[in-house]
Amino acid sequence: MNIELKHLRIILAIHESGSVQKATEQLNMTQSAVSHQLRYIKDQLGVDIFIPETRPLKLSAEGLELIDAARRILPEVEKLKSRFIDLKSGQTGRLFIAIECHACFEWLFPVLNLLREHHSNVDIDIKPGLAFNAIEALKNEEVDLVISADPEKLPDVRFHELFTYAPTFISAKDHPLAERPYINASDFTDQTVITYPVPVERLDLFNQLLIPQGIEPKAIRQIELTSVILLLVGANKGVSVLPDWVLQSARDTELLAQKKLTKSGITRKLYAAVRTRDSEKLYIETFLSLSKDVFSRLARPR
Amino acid sequence: MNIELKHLRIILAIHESGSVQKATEQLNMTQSAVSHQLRYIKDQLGVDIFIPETRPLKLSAEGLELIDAARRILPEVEKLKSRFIDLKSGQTGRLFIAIECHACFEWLFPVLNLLREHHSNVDIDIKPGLAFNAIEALKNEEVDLVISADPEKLPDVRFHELFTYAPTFISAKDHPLAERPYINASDFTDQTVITYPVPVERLDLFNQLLIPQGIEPKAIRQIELTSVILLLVGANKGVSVLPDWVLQSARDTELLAQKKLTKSGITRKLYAAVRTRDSEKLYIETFLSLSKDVFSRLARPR
DNA sequence: AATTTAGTATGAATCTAATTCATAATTTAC
DNA sequence: GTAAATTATGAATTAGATTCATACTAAATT
Repeated sequence: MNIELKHLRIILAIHESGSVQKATEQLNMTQSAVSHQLRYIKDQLGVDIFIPETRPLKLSAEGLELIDAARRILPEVEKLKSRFIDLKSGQTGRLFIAIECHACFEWLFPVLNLLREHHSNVDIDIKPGLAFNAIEALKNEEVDLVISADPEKLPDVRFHELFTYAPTFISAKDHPLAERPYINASDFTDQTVITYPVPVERLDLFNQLLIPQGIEPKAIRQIELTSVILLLVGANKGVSVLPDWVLQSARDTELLAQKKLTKSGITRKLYAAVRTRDSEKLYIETFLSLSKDVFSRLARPR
Repeated sequence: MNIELKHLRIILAIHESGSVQKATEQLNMTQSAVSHQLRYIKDQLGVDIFIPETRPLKLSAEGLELIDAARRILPEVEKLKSRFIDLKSGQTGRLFIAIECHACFEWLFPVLNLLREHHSNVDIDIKPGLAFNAIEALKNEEVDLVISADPEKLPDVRFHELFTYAPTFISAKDHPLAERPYINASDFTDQTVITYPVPVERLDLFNQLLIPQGIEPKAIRQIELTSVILLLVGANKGVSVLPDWVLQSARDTELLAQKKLTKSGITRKLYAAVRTRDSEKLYIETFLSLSKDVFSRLARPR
């Protein structure tokens, strides 16, 4: 026994319009096609759906049961369809985010809060713990967006540029290096460096400067919270490198000296990586523009 | 956007079996056919249901929504299908009965009570008020069974013989006619006849005897309840004609004389008329055998 | 009651969609 | 890196749905 939605739609249309003739219009079928389908349905179900030899056709008791079922089932399917229309256009959906950049929590939280206001139907979350294989997780659909500073040329992933920043050296104002116009890699050899608790190769200081030059600092101390890092640096427990906008937006930076890295300064760009087929989704676009907004406000020193 | 149950079944099978390959068996399709259908589904919905370039295929977030929907919708359809299997076989259904024979309430009630015990899933009821166009109502599916004494040769209706009975004359024991060995039509000319409140042409006495011979009784008095008819006849307020089994099963017949009609006696048969396509339904067959049982018990004098 | 009209059924031809077959392309596992 | 497993694809085939023309039937009309 095979029964398809098409058949339920036909029976329902006939019932609601009152006759096959009238139903043909709303079904966009010819009378003949409907009639052939009716026979098929009858053969499949094994019972008469309509009382034979009545004109216009009248539903049998069994036919009424089909109508009941159709009225339960078809709206579910319509709901599903409109759900997919929404999903496709980005009216609704899922936005799970992986961040390779630890400091990014600073601007990501306000962005996500704003995003939730714009798109209450989108399931928004930050997925921790897969930062160092983030692009793989993006491909696997474990996450839907990755904040990354290392764009790659990938067929299915698009990297949207968010903004440029400068990893910036900080020390206490009375620290010896605070006198320098800029800081070189070699300056770190006898320093304790305070970093976020992530693998060093994911830190700008290391992957942009120290690792290429084969230099290791005297010690590394890992601290979770940005404000605590600032505190410790201010208290001369070590030096650190943080994005310039973190420093511009942070309180309590009076005790700190800020220096560029290398003579020319190091600048990096942050990207939001999304799967190409998600690129045009509404909430992705909203995310991108909100990110730029929030960043530009953060980066403006108060 | 077109989505059919077939598609939901495919997606669900793949998800539950874990791969297209395995799903092919349970779907009875080749791998190629499934693959082509997957592409169709994807094109219709406009989003990837599976994460591309994973093997075995893994559902995307959108795919999971499809699964949810499938798990809501498909069981409904299965329910509908088994409902129709039941309807076809007569495990369940509707049995609306029209009776052309007023006295039949006497045996019909016990039959229906027994039938309800056997078939609790069948909607059983007596439909009054359309007795004189009952076969038409049967064709229109207003009712599903007609108790009738007048079988016709119809293509779509089958008359099942239930039992034979004799319309029998009754009077008070001290009534003049009580002395006769049998009663003729002409005997009614000066009698008050007590009948059920139905058109006379539907009463055995009239359609079998008086009308053919062009005879009218002195008066007709219509009474609803069989026991009241017996009472009035016993009190010599008139005479009546009732089926023999009514008299055999009734109490308080000591005051009554029973006589056959005409020298040879009149016998009639009762039939259950059902639509031919309903004939083999289980509850119809049960109805027929229960009717015969109940009748034979009623007809045996206590 | 006969005739017209509106509605439904049917068969053959046509068109569309689904499936198969053969094979390519990818991915995963070893 | 190779073999094995899995999915994708194109062309040919097959099955299914639709159309057209027309027959049939019930209901309305006269």
